[in-house]
Amino acid sequence: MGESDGGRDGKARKAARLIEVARLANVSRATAARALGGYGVVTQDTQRKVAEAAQALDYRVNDLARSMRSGKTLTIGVVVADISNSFTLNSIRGIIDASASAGYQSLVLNTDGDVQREREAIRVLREKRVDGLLVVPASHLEVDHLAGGRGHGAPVVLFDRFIDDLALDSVITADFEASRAAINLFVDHGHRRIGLLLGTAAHHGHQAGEPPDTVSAVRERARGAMAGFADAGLAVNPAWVRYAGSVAPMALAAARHLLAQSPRPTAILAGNEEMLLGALAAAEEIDLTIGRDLSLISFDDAPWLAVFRPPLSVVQRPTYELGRQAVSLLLSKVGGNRKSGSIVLPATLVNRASVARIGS
Amino acid sequence: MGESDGGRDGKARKAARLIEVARLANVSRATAARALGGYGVVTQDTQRKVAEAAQALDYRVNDLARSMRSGKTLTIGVVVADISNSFTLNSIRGIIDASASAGYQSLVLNTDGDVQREREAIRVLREKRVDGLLVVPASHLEVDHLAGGRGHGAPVVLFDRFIDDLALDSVITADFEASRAAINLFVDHGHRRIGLLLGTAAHHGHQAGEPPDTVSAVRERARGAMAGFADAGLAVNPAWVRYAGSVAPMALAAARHLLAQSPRPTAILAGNEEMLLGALAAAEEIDLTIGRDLSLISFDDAPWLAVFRPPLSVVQRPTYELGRQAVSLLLSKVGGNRKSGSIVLPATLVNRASVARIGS
DNA sequence: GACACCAATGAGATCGATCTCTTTTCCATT
DNA sequence: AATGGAAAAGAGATCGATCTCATTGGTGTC
Repeated sequence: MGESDGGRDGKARKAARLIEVARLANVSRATAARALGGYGVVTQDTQRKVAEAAQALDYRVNDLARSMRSGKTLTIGVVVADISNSFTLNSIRGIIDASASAGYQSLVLNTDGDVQREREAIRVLREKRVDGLLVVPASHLEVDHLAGGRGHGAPVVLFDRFIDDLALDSVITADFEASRAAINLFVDHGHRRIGLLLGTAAHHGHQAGEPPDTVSAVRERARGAMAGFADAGLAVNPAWVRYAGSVAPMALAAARHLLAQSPRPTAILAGNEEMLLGALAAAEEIDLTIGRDLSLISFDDAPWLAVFRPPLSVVQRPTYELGRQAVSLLLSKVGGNRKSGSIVLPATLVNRASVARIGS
Repeated sequence: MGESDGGRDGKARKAARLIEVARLANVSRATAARALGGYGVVTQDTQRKVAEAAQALDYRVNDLARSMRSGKTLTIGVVVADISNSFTLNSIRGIIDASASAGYQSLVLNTDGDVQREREAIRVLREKRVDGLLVVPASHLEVDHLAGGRGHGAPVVLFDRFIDDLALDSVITADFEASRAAINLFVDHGHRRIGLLLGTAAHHGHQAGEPPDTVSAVRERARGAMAGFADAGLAVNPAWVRYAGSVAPMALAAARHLLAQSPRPTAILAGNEEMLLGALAAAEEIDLTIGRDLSLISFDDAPWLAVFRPPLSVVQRPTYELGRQAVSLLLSKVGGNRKSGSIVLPATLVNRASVARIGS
């Protein structure tokens, strides 16, 4: 191993800068930059000399300096409540893939649904001068931090949420329609007592009425279900509508509560994977067989739902594609596109085998 | 469309800089920096004036400039094969949480197990001058890009992988022991025909022998299983050991292959969640009941495994904690700690109800 | 041979915050 | 009143790449 030069250890030496490359190639910084950056005009010979020098010194451009000069970081910030949620996760893959292929990096921050952490996350991202922000806001009331102040004009696109009265574009799915379709399916199979198990922010505990600061996605699902009930001329039984924080123990408690009603619902629409797991666990406790004693539909597909017995019916949302479209919208704004326009993608009801037909 | 900076719209104006705050407060840049940065000495009065000016202009520090000056970005790079994998995901949560509480941001890049993308990801992160790198390397042969060249001394810690002959510390789990324990459990329940379904890089397809560039985690699981076989005096049947790419179709194909053997294995150790799903689907196809006709143990727990019927036995790995420890090790290196030392956390065998006792 | 013109390169400013090294201010003491 | 000395604040350099605006050299034409 050569490892020449004073340093005993290659790593210990400081990283080579452009000026060192220039010196070694016997040209000016400007020329070296032209040769490496592939702009302007340079002789073939100069090109070669600079390339060799860069190679020899293992030169890598300092992106900080470049960003400082250019005013662009080629980075977007992504602020989500919970990356481990399967919906968010697939979306993030879409976001990362789409932004990567547009030459952007994605900086993903997790807030656990806490507005304070969200505020902090957005502040940090703005300080890092990201070119755009994709946010899943935890609240639709505390939104002051979403509209960047003077000069902090990095465009913001909301993800899986919309907020009225806020001039921010959203990328969402048609949850109202999907939820309504799910209820319709239950009704078509003869169900009249239908429960709703809706997931909200973890700090809410579980309760009957809609929590004060419920995000749009959940509100839409509730509204869609109500529309479904209305379609069938069914009255809403408040005892069969339960909101729970999206963590295992609360989901379980809420599901137990639902199934402890008498009469008990014969079908449950679960608002997310946690609610579904809660419902399954609660049903197991009192020996209800899914697809016979209790029918289930859940929001958001996951690989295991298909191998579960019986295979579980779900509302599939185009998670990955949603991420891609969000990036595409955001980058068009980064590029200066003024005209706004939210994006709504359809959700699909996939009926596997967890909805029983019951005697009418 | 003038968008004059006269300022009907705060966002259109350029972001305030320190010099503007200084001017408004009637002090020099240096003094303003001292007041905002909370170092050096300033009069109470000056402190107040500067704070007010900053407030009025909605000043936010430019982190790029700060990083350029300080040489630190307070950012670590995380390069993983697949964020959507449940193991990786929980680890990432641990990584993000631990680094956040140490004041660091995490830049997570996905490689899909492709060495070329991994190389690219590391290059980009180094250009962004991250202070440290946490990598789940896709290969243990192509590793030249892991040891940063001269001056690119951002320390690297390997995650869930170790590579011999490379002076890089690792944070891993004791997979050898866990795998051996799983086999022992099968044997204790009377099993003699035990299959192995090991997940590898997607491009491998599925095959009998160990693929040429198998990562350490998988190799350890295979070796541990072999040790388990040896403990019981069992010979290894190559037809019962199958390697498959970690995607649904390959996992299914490999599982079908295993179950098509005659005699067929009565128990299968699945190397990850994809392999488990493949095994479940293949078993379903030929009407084998889990926990009776076929016993199963899988690596890595997931919330649904407990509500599955029967509840599935697993090797639990301390994913979140693994992420935390990795960050802690990495940051100690970032802080200049020279002495190296890999970390190995134990994995726990959790026996639920998917291992049947069969006649001896 | 003189002039124009283009190709190739260099010098220096710029991005914004920080930090060192002065310089000024102010108070206390003799 | 003069001087020492600390406290407070300012001037200017620095981090590294890029870009504008010269400047150099060379070729072609009249």
